[in-house]
Amino acid sequence: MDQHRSGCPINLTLEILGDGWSLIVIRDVMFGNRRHFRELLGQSEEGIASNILSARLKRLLAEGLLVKHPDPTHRQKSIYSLTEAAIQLVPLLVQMGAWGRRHTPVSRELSIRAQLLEEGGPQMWADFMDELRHIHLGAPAPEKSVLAELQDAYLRVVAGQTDVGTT
Amino acid sequence: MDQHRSGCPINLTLEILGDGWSLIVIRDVMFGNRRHFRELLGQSEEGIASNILSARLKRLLAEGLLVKHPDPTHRQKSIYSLTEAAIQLVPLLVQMGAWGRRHTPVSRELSIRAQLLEEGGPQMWADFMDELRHIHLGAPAPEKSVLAELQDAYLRVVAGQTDVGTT
DNA sequence: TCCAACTGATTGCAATATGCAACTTGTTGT
DNA sequence: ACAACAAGTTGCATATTGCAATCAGTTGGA
Repeated sequence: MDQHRSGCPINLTLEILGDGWSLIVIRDVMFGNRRHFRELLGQSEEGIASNILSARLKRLLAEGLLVKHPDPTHRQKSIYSLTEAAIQLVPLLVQMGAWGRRHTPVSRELSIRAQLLEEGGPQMWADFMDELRHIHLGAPAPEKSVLAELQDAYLRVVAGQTDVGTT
Repeated sequence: MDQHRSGCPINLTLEILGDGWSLIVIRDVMFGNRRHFRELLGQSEEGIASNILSARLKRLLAEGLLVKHPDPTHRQKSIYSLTEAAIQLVPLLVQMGAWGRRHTPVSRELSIRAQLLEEGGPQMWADFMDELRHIHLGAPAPEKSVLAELQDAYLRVVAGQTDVGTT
């Protein structure tokens, strides 16, 4: 049934995530905790078109990176959640952020999270993944919130306090 | 001059590498040591088309991920080399391989390298990057060759010796 | 010299994907 | 009843991909 170009793990990952938008959607669900279509559509920096977002969500559901549940507060609303497979993209996204921070013209506000995650190392990534398992898979809540830490740092930078230390 | 969608490091990385072929080309130069157009064209598992390869090489040169030098043995031949920026993609490629190995139908032969690199950890990645700096940037040769280790393991698996240990 | 094989591409064309704006169907709160 | 909102879909212009054929310069051998 499958029409894969090859059995190489890098290639197969690329066949799923190798386009301009899939990882943007996952990033927004993961770091921005955007769970509804309209949140993903309107509040992203990059401005994805609604038909593209629709197609990507459909594909990510089919690939098993997202699941969707009805929202009890609104019959037409759906809540998109990360699966374990998507949560395991955390190290990949961290490395993408780390590379981008060194080799592309990132903005300070939008790269502070990447910096903290890079500096936090594998332990912080694991803590973050546990937190995502709590948020998206219903696992028990971890003691402290990496997401809140990241958000706090982001807000501090936006507020102009640049005393975070550069790397 | 630049028309970026946003200053987010993940987005900017995606704008450079977020397509189906760029990382395949870099993978082949990096792990397969393919340095000429024809080597990249013909010997890859996935079968890239020549116009796409041509366009990708042009883009990767422009983005500063590859450089090209004339080949003394043939006036029309060029040798493509990785830049430091491309060499720093090693951790990203390792994470892609690790994710693909867990969540896609990889083949054993083509994923043994990914397994070894994942198990080798950051020290092995650093060793590998030093070796790439030797091969592509003219840095001094490291004592042992990670590339040879990976290739040996690959050949052992192809030969049918599956005593490598699974993860 | 002539010519076949090899070099890194380019061209033409059909199929697919993207980007944008408008529209649709159904839901909710007032 | 009705305006605002939810999650998409549709139409259409443009851009990108995939595939086969082709091209011009280079090289080595007969």
